[in-house]
Amino acid sequence: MYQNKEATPGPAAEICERIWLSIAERKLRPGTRLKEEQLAEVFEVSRARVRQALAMLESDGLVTILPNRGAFVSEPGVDEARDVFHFRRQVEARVLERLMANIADTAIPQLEAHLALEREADARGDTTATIRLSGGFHLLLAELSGSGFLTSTLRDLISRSTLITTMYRRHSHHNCGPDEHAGLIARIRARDLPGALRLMEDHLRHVEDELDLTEDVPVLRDLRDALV
Amino acid sequence: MYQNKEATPGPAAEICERIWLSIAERKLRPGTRLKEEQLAEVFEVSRARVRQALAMLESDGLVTILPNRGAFVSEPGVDEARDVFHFRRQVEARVLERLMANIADTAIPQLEAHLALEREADARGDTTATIRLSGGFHLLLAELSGSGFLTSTLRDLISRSTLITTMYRRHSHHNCGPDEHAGLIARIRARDLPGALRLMEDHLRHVEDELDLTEDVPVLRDLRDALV
DNA sequence: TTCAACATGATTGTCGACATTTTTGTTGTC
DNA sequence: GACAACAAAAATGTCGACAATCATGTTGAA
Repeated sequence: MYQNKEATPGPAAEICERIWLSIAERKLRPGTRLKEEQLAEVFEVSRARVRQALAMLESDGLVTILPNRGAFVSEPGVDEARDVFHFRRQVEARVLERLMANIADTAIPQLEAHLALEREADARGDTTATIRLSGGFHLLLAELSGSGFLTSTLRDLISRSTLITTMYRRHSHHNCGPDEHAGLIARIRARDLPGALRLMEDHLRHVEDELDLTEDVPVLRDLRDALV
Repeated sequence: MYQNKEATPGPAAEICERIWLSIAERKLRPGTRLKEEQLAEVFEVSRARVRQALAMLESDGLVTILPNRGAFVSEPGVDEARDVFHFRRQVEARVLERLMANIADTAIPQLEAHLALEREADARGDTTATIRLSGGFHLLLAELSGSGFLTSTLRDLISRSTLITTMYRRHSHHNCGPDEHAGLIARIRARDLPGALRLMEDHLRHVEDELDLTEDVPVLRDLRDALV
């Protein structure tokens, strides 16, 4: 998912992308078993490549691999959910600080171009593109900050956020729409770091507040482990 | 490295461990090329397993893989170094909060047992064991906090910290000795969260302050990219 | 009827061989 | 002598087949 410039140029990233989108669109529910051969057949690739993709998804926290058992869509608990959002706020704040401190001339036009894509996808009701572009906006901010570490860290957190939102959302996904992103761009253009930080904080808290993090959803795999 | 209970039970983790230790001991310097066949020969394993290990190390940020070019020991810049320490402080703080909020009866004895191992390794001058156990203490705290997410995140950050320390340290490694860990255990036993947080903060800042983060070290790979 | 041991099927894990790409060394020409 | 094109070598990337492991269904005896 969200492959950046240098890393994962391979075609395995495409498998990741499609699996991730299926998760984001709730076509693949948490706990679902992902059989390698089956995926290889669906995507018309070798099993080795599926394996490779699953390993990537595991490091992103999207799937859980049990040795000799198989891969499953992860089922993060509420504690993990809170931790993820907690650190996402921290990372995104750091991103804004770095971005403001050393902003490139091309940053604003790039952000606006991305925003235009978001609005277009939103207008034509393309939820798949909307989901991807929505996360992509935050990731673009990280890339523009110039820190590869922040970028890869945030990519991980965004993936996890999407899965968590899928599991615990109360109403509609909402998924941070273009309007709030437009506000962020305005603050960045105005070199208003405190304002941007506040907006980002509100933005992310808003997403978290839409979730029902009062109790864990039943975890299938734990049943198994419980009766050992 | 630092393999926790469930994840990476495979023998590939052993390759990671040995490569990581070689990096930590400065036997493998940043920028060093890691040829797959060569590693396979040294460790007497198949090349596929080496490949697997290198992929893990890449996700930990310890090696950088350039497609069709090979794997190299990573060379984090000063900005990345600061980001890593910044988030390590955040994560370790969160770990302490979770640990204090929901502490198990066996936590203190486990920590003390680990501390004993650290002191023993330190006493007999076993730097290899000292390095591993030193990071292991922090990782044990994360495991005791009960959060798999914090644990995996911190493992990543500790690996990166070690590499960064290797690159930018001014004097001796220091590498957070057992004494400071003993202080942390005392605060935890006393249920003194603010005190523990302060100690951890000082502890980590102390490590960072020992580094010379004023300028990037010359990056070999950039020379190549520069003359494109 | 129940439980345990076993046999079968399905699925994951591993390895070696081959294809592709990059790098290095050479040759030939200007 | 320098440079470009080409050829050879080395390294990485990919794939298919086999081995090991786990889940399931069956059979047998208590």
